Amino acid sequence: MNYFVTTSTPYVNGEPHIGHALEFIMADVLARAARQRGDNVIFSTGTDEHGTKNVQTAEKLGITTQELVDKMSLRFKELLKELNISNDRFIRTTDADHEKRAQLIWKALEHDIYKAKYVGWYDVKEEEFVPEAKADPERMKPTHPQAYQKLEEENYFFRLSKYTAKIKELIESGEFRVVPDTRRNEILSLLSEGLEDISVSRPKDKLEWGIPVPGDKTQGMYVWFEALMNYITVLGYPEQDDFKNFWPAQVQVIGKDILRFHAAIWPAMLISLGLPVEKTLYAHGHITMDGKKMSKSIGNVVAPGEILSKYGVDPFRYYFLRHIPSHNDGDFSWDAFEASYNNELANELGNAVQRTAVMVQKYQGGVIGNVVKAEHDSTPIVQALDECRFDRALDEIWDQVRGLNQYIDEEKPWEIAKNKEEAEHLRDVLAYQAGCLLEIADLLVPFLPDTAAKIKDVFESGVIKPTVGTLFPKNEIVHTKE
RNA sequence: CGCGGGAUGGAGCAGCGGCAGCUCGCGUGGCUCAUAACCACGAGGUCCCAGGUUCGAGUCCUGGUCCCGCAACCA
Repeated sequence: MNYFVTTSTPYVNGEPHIGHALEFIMADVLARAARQRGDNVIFSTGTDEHGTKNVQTAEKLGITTQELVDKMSLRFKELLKELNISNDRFIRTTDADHEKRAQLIWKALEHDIYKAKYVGWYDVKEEEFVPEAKADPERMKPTHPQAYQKLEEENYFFRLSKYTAKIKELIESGEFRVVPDTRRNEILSLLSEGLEDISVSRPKDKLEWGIPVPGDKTQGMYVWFEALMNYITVLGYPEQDDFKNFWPAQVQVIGKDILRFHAAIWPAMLISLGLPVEKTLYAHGHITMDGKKMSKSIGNVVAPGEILSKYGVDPFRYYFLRHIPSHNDGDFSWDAFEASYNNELANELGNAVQRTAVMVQKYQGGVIGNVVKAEHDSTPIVQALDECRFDRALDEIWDQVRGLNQYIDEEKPWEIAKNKEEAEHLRDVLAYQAGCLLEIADLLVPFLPDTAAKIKDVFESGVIKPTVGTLFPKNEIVHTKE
């Protein structure tokens, strides 16, 4: 089976933060799980790089816009590497190929695009239109010192209104799955109200850093509209085999804040193109920091690198996958992070590996013998993953870790070892322990790839590898808050 | 009445009609293979408030109260 999974493309006007990391990791689990069961996978991510904001930021920094987006795009690429993300593609919306194909898509959408006047409040200082909904009523009064101007400009519009009913139908029939249910309800209620056509271009003088509208030198494509297209330009829409074989995407992973773009505008574009809509849209929640919303202005944004440099990649992946509720917002705090590291990774899993390995070495000279892989029922995990419940999936795996520790306590191999006549029984018990750990390692492959590989390395050959050090050492933790 | 989410033991969550459950933390005991790790047991809850439906309601309905998100950097 062909399996295409994407993340959203972060806008490069800011440094990567743990929210981006969360999204990358979740999509990575889906991709790795699909590969593990033998699917052909394309996992795509990238960066969204056009728009006036980048031009302004670059000006402030005294560099060219190109330099800015190159630099920031690289930062995201580095983060992907640090997080051990297994993406097959990395698309930049400034890639020549994307720009070329975006224009092809525009042309294919032209039957639903028309030119009209856009009238709205214009913020002179910020040089942008302010949507009615977020406009400050005070500033609508002409007497206000920073009053908006009522401006109008010519734009191209996309006939979104035409497709709301169809999208609603696709969601309701389950053909287009929106996960979790709260997000599905949210978008359904939005669709019931009906959506208005949206402006999808800007006059060239206000959007010098963008993709030109084909056949109209005075207009550039609105960034959002064009960025969405990355999901198919990356596959080589319209003529390449990857596109033919891998679209529709199996899962598109996004943040809840951009739900309407991906659950309404993007499907409308696809339908207009005569293409199927993605099978599943999964919207994760946002991360709060000690219960507060992360924001640059409050200054409580945690850089992924802070955590990664102290604990390494798997503890990072573990915390965000298990302790940020997959269907909700979640909180990050150093206390909670350290508790999860110490109790769950070091004490429960790491120690189970350690005590098993040590006993085999002590009592049997390192020889495990006939390792039979344990076979627990994995359907709850498969099901959890299908619903994008990464937290639940790890709960299930940890039930097995706990079960193993219980088993060891009940069997008391150290007691059995005292009686030479029971050597065979001891061998069976220890082999079973090793088997459980190998099964756990298998289950962990999509979540904690390095850890899974290390555990396999210890037990797989039937002889304990003495070279393997402690998993999740506690004494190396540098506990520094802030 | 803009839209949406939420209120359950000290903390974080699950349960969504039938004896209040999980993880952490706390207390007691056990064990000694192990990373001062592991295992067992226990204490701790008027399930936000007020009505209603029902033989029976955290769970459904109505009306409140209080938090949070979306609309400003931002997944």
